[in-house]
Amino acid sequence: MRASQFFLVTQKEAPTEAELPSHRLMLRAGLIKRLGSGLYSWMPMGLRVLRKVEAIVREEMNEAGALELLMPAVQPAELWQETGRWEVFGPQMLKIRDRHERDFCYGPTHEEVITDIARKEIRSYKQLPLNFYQIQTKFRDEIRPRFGVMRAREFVMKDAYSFHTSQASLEQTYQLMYQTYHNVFNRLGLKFRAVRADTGAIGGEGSHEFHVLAESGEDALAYCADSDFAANVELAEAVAPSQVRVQAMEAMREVETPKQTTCMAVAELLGIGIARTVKALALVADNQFYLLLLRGDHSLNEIKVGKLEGLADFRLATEEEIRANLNCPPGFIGPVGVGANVRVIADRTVAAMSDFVCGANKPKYHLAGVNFGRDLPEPLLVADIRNVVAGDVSPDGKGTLELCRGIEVGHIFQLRTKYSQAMNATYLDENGQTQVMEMGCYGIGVSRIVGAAIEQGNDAKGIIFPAAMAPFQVAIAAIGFERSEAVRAAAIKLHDELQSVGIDVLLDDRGERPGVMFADLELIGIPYRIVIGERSLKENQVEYQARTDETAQTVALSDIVALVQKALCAS
RNA sequence: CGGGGUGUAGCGUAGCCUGGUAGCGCGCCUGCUUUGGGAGCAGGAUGUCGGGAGUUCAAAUCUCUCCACCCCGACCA
Repeated sequence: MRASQFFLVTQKEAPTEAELPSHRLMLRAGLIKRLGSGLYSWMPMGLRVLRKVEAIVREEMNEAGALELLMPAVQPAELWQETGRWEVFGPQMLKIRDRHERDFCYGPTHEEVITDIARKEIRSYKQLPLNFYQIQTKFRDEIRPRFGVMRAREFVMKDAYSFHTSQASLEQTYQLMYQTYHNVFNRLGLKFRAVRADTGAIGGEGSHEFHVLAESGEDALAYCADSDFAANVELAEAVAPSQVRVQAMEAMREVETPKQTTCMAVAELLGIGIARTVKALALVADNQFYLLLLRGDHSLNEIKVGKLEGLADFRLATEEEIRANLNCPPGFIGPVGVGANVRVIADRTVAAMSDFVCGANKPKYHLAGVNFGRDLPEPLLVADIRNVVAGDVSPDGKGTLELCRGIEVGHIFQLRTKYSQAMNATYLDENGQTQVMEMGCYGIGVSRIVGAAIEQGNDAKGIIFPAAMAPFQVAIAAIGFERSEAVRAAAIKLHDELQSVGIDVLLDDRGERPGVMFADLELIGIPYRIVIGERSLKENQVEYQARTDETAQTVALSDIVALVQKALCAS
């Protein structure tokens, strides 16, 4: 491809609306163009990247025996009413009405449509298992679209759905997809991690998320460096401390804390570690008042709390409720001396603490040297209610946990019979008996991957694309293309040679000054650059530099094609 | 949806407080010069100042209203 025949438009400054590096760079490099909130056009340069990601996903899905189909983006409301999701998905769905006043939605996902296909087409156990997939534009009316294509309202997704006669068969395909996703992300050249996950709104049982690792990721992940354990922090278990509670050494006493309303401030005042303090969080669920105890440096995991009996619909207590139940303003509340109206739940770590510091339920005072069983009753319930922190013991017992951040780009679920049951998707087994199909579903955020890859790979100069998804694999910067016959001839010849061996090459024949070409090619993130100029051409040499190299190397013109081929093979 | 903020040329911005009819940088177009890290000179085009209403002799500027977008929270591939 010649730059003069292409659409290469870059910008020095990014629009103010873009904050995230990937978003800014995609706009500056001319990959995407914003149309409205969460709506982006993929410009020719960006579309090349998107298509490369799609192609790898498609190849690997085909390799795994999945069958590509294409379902309508627009779906009738009736299907969604059958599963009850017309209401559940609610405002996230773009609902539309046709000329006959019939309700439709622009599909946010396709479980209903595929299950409808399955129930109509699959009669016999002999047809199973089956795995269908599509790569398609979805629409989700996100409450707050942001980060460009990373959380767009309209986005490209690969969604696959499998059907089975047994859970064992489902698990087999699930494992295959788990492996396939590893293959996809490895081929894309991304640093990623598969983690156990919460199943969220899609529902079902077993579930893994695939995260591209990046500082700006919206999800916190916990992983064990010494084993393959990895989980979303939402789900990662904080195991109970192995050491039993040590004997009480101190007597309980009041300490004056006139302005210290946080554990940090109290610990500082008393000159002790924050790990010696306990904070109490006041919650209300079903008109019941709860006090949740966490170590001062730990944070509450709301998903874990929501799974406790009676706490499904919990919320933080209001200041009035705190005063009414504890006779004390927030900042000094604690579990000592509370009435029967207050249910105390302790985190596992807290349950193993002794001689700790907590609020005194008396304005401007905390208590030190507090011990369960002596100064206050044992908690009503001891549970895992906190987020894991770095250094915690891994739930598999094989080391300690580290934390990192990730961008969710894939999610696989064992749906079991959630949708097949609701929509009556059945088949006849070997005995002629009607059975409900087992289902799995497997998503990849194709357009999100582009943003995530840039989030993972960028520097001050711009994007650093993995070679597998770069819009072009190699660029030729021809210095003096318009004024030097020799440069022009050599550049065109090299371009044609590279192209003929199947390399995606961009020839910058715009005749721009070198600085302009270099800056553009670096911004766009093309992995390799060849510079042809009169100077080196006289020696039959060109310059060659990888996007991540500090400096260029001089290479004989006759060797350059082989060198590029070798580099691309290795990457 | 709750809280905060911003709308001036394709992008970035000044002007707004203290009304007098819009300026700068980048980009774009033309010409000449230049050519190994975002060139120089000269000339040029592009603005319903987010929309509407009001106040005023006069509104980018003041008032009201609607809209769009961005940031912080819950949701998700």
